[in-house]
Amino acid sequence: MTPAAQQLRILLDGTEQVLPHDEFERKVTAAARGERPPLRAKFGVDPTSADLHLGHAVVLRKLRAFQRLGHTAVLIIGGFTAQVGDPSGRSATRPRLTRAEVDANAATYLAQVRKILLDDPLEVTNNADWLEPMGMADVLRLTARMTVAQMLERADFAARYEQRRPIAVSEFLYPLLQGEDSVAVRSDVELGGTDQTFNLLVGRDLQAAAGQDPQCVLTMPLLEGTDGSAKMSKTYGNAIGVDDAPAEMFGKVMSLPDPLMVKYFRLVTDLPPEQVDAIAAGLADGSLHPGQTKRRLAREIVALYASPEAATAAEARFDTQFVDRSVPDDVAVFDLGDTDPWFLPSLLRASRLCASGAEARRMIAQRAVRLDGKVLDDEELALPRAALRGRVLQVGRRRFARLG
RNA sequence: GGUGGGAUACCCGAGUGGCCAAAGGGGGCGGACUGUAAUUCCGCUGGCUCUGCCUACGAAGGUUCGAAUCCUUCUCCCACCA
Repeated sequence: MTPAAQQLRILLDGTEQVLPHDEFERKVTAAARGERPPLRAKFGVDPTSADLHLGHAVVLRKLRAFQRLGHTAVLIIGGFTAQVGDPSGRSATRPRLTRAEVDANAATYLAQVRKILLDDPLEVTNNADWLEPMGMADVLRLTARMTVAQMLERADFAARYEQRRPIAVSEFLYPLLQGEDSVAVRSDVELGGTDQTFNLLVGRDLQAAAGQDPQCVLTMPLLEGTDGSAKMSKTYGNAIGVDDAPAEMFGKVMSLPDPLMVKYFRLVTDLPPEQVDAIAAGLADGSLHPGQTKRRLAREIVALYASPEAATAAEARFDTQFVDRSVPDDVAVFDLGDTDPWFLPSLLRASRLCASGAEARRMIAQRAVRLDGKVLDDEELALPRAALRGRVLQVGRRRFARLG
């Protein structure tokens, strides 16, 4: 096994907090020396939406680091907890999902997780397996372990209580359920984002109460989304999905605010820490061009989740579409059918370049509609089919249809 | 159990009889600019067979020439006191 010092360097890199630090070092050292079995590193995800994004990837990649060193990744799909709703970082009660929605999400989730985690050593479990059968007596035993005052110390609850916003009692249950998961899988360390700190620590208490050696807690920084401020989340619409099409992924990375570049290099690419430091320095002293550097970031990320070839292609496509402002070559074809002539707003709607005729009219008025690059700004325009066939209709810079 | 507050467009939120498809902000979209799907600036932001019509202010009914605004009933939500 890899020596303890080297393991610690790898495992601690990029982390926000490790609690308790010395305890973690002891566990890793003992495992490295073969004095105890490899660590069981737990990570739980609630399948609240079907797609994994780069924010999840930050923690999953750390989990993979554990795997690479021979430790076991214990991935918990929150089939039950997703129905409760994690209050972490929330200013409002989360909408609860039905069992069916959760199951559907969980399936696609796992497929995406495999893009990041190694197949072995890996355990995947669903917390519905042990949480669902719990009876009222179990629930009472669990809830007795924590006081209301402790719950209200959490920043998110405190803020909501202060502002007289609703807090559902079930939300109090969430951290306890997550902690119960730790007991169920006998984890040695649990990973999560910094907003998970409270929940992660609850696991320690519950494990101790159950007579287990309590887990250590390792948190990773939260990754901001494409808007540059809010934590990446699908509900905020600022997420870069692990399964996004390469061109989409490339473009989203390019739209990141410049100051976020270094953080992304550090947390979501495979570049070694020294290289990231060099990039940070280069950007700071002006020796590295921000535009070129962001391109590199986008290439690295696309290469990681799609392939290096896809990254090259995505960059080329980006250049034709946004730098040269010309038409990409993989535009979907819209069948003109029998209609002749086509009324421009109808055509825009039928080809789904615009959501409604009214939107089409607005786009036309704003000079956003082009046919083979030539602006069409007449709302009443009727176009004979012969004049349309084979040409490319475009709305704004990102929506295209080849007319056939 | 009691008291009070509330439900408005994608979200937050103003509006208390006609000037309301409804202020303002956010988000989104578009245009200019740019290394960029960054920043900044400007504009747009219910739908349709579009100088008009339809739908919309929790639901249903009512008053009125006219209702997001008034009345009745209902549904749902929240806070506070106990």
